[in-house]
Amino acid sequence: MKLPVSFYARDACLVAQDLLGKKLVSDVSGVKTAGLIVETEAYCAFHPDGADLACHASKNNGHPTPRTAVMFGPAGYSYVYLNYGIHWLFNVVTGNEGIAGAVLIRGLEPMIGEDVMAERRPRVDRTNWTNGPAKLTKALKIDKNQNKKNLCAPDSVIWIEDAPAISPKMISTGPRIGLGKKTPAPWFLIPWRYWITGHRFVSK
DNA sequence: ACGGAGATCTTCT
DNA sequence: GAAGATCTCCGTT
Repeated sequence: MKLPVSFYARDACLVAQDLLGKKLVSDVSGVKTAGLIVETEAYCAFHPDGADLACHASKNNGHPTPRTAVMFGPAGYSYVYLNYGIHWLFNVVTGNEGIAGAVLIRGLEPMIGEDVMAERRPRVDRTNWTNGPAKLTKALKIDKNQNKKNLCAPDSVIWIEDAPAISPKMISTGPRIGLGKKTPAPWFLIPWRYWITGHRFVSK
């Protein structure tokens, strides 16, 4: 079953941990692909500890912009944005309305539609299909068209399936990846990256 | 195996 | 005008 809004309407860090082991499903253009979530990162503009300056929603003095507005709305929506001009990155909106936050999906283990993924990831071997935030969007065909979608809607073509929780013993945490040195401390050091320890499809 | 650079465009200064 | 939540290709070891 699709994860309900109540799953997403919590602190981004909790959602990020609980998403490990769940199944991200894409049914774009009638072709189904899916993978097990093995790596996530939390971004939260207004955390009790302060404004997370690495979160896009903290830009513009914490006020919504055309790009970030979706993060200020209800939880359970997708936030898909273009990175480095060429890569689409997929997030789910978390928290309660007005508490702008999101979780970036960084790694998947391919589960469904592997033949399709192989076509969408030419000249790439299976271990590199989905072990990175921009790799998995290519494999699942997630781009601008999937932005600002309600993942919980009955007719959504992108959603996350419930699955048994991962044992906390198997979850590792560490600083988020790729934040420029321009992002001030402590935000590039905070351990808001979560992954299944030792899993093969965690990004490099 | 590893390191460096190019790709390409939105957002913010 | 520059930087950015990255990936791939091509060079050299």
